[in-house]
Amino acid sequence: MSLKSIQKAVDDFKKLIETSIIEKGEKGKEAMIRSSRPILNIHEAVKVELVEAGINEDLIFPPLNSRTPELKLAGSRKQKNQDVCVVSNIDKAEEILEEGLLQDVVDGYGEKFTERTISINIRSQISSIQKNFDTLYERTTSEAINLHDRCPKMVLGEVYMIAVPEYDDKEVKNNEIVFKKPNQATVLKYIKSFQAINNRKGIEKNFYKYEKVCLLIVDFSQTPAKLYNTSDELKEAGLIPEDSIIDISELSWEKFVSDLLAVYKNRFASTDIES
DNA sequence: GCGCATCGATATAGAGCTCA
DNA sequence: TGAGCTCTATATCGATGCGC
Repeated sequence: MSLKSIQKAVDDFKKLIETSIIEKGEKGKEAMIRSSRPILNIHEAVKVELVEAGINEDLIFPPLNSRTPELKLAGSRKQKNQDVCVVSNIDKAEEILEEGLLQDVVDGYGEKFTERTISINIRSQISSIQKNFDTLYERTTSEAINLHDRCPKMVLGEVYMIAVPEYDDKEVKNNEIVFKKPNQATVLKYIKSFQAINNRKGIEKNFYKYEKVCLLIVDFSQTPAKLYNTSDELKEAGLIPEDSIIDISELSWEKFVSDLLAVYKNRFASTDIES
């Protein structure tokens, strides 16, 4: 599993963000984020990993190097476009949902097809990280619940990238790239929080968990951007305490796709999504 | 088939509150 | 008193829908 695609993706992400700040300050950064161009680099890196892991390229949506079409999958409470999906070769079957909030809504895929689709969420935060932790974490778990509640066997992934240190929003207003002092407690909180929703086992419960989570901890103040792969690296950089016993290996980029696919193969006893 | 309106997704930041 | 946390509002982007 190569780190190459993700390294380029975070470097391209950094470039887009910082160019927009230097040229147009806060407005420029906002416009860039709202264009989705930075985060789409991470989407593409995930797709590349899937292909390198043997997934049939034709089963990935949106297709490589495209941001559309996304799959609009229905859970128990809402339909939502999914960032990156791997579909199976079983047939779609249109259903008209009968219960609850989605009563009478047309689901173009049907429960069986949805259950067999791997869905990967991709999110990032590069400033005001601790301030917004709660909001984003609740959303993250809610999305898993929505899909697992309808399809308990569904294999879900989450890639969550945080900037450590984070960009200083005050300085962005002056078209300056400045980073805030990193906070060890915040880093630990993120690691623990995402470990707590990682590696869902079985199909009966823990709908709030993901079958696999990747927490990308990235230092954008370095060039090239520094991706942290181990707890020791975090300690050396002073981002977590030296005496911390935390282990981030289960949240690593290297394990993300392979573990996710392993769950799928086990759960459905199938290799139908490989090329 | 074109142009405008609408919608969902992209996160972030201000205000006010809590607690040490 | 100030750092951190909670709650909430919001603006703009690209894609899609709609009307003609």
